[in-house]
Amino acid sequence: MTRPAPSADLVPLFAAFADPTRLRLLNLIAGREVCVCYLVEVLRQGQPKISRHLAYLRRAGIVAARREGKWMHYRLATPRNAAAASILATVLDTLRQDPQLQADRERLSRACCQPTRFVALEGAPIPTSV
Amino acid sequence: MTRPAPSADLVPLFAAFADPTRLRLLNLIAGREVCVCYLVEVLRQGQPKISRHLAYLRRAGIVAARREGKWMHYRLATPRNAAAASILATVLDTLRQDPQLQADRERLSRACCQPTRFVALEGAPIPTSV
DNA sequence: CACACATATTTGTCAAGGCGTATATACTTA
DNA sequence: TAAGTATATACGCCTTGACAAATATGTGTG
Repeated sequence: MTRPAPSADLVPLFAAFADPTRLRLLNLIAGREVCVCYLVEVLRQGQPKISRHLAYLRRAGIVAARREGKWMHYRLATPRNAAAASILATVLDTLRQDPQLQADRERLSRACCQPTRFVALEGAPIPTSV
Repeated sequence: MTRPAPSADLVPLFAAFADPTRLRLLNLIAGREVCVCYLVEVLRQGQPKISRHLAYLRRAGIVAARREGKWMHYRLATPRNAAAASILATVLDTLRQDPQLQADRERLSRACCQPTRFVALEGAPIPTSV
């Protein structure tokens, strides 16, 4: 019954960060609640791949999901471990500086404001700030 | 010839962090140059295992090695990518707060100041601040 | 040169996790 | 209830990396 060290909780967190698709997803989800269909469109990746990585992030306690009819909305979750939460914040801040990830976010903004430009997204719910 | 995004460099960094033994090693190496034999003694793990993880950290550009006679000394290296360097600093700072990792460092200090208490370490070079 | 010591690497085995394809589930609408 | 849409999961395949045990490499010493 030894209590795990705080740093032990960091290992799965770092594993969650160790994939480019997951970093892109975190970057897009940061600060707003986003529907899966937008993530698929913006990253131009197959839907099962996106879902799989979102499930990974959910298991890692970094994101949470909410169902609304047919749509699933993902948002950031605060890790229970304070050290993990702090590192997550640092990482998100770093991602914010990356030009290519900024481009991802702009693409998401365009998808929200002009959804008809993405044929597959007509009628999809608009991401909302959180 | 597209230049990789800064965040792309973060993936191998996070992979390097995603292992408890490597986090313990980084914690011990942080701030001083340490001989492998001390790391083996302090972590009470097999020597090939320690060497393998040190090689992993070296490939990731997080640590550097220097040979001195029979002994190999490891020290921190500064990642080329500025974002990676910044995250590394944050992580090391977080490790510093963990009680169990503090215990590791104390064990290393004891090994250095009273080397005869670790039979296997008689004559080994003392870790030095860097 | 032969031997001992410190460290690194190889070998074989296993589990985790990446991918695309196919299929299942959950919900809405006709 | 049947069909359609959005998302999730299962499957098969492949790569990476963790481990222990054995072995190789590099260095000092007799």
